[in-house]
Amino acid sequence: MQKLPRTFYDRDTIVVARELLGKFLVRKSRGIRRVGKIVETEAYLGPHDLAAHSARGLTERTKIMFGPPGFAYVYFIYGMYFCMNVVTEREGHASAVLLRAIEPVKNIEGRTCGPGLLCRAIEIDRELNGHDLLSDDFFITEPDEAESFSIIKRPRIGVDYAKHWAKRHLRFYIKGNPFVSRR
DNA sequence: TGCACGATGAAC
DNA sequence: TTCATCGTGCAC
Repeated sequence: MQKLPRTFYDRDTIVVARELLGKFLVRKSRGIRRVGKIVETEAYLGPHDLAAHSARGLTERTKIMFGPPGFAYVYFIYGMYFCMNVVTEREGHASAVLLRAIEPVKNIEGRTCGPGLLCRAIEIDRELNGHDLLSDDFFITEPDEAESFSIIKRPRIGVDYAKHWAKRHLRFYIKGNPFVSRR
């Protein structure tokens, strides 16, 4: 199992969002190693992207997005859910990829289709905001066996307020995968 | 210091 | 379509 290197994340955000599909998200907590295959992502391109949190500038909440690539940006939403992103591109670019759904691979209970459910199932919370994804308890790897699949592009979910940015096809998912949150 | 609202999910 | 639930960001 090969842990993705920093250089994987330090690339164009759309490329990272597409290539994260099929990769394994690994989370070790309380002595349990949980693994899920990433099947749905969304790209947030930086401060000029009106749907991105970084469009509001550098704040206490978004400072992780403005940091170096390969770190987790975890935020609290709607008073009850966490969402998990990986920071991409060079420091200061403020771009990230939201993980929207995973397919259970190992030690995962409950539903995982949707960013909030995904975090609940694999035990991601505010403690992991800013966590290095090259660490030993939270990282992403190549899958055991390479798999062939088609990638579907659609508009991102829940960003209708972002004017023309809401229409862009920046959501990606594995065609036909039953764990995708919405088709 | 107050308040509107959100990169959600579930119920109705 | 409505609601639970609360931190963030911005108005005042």
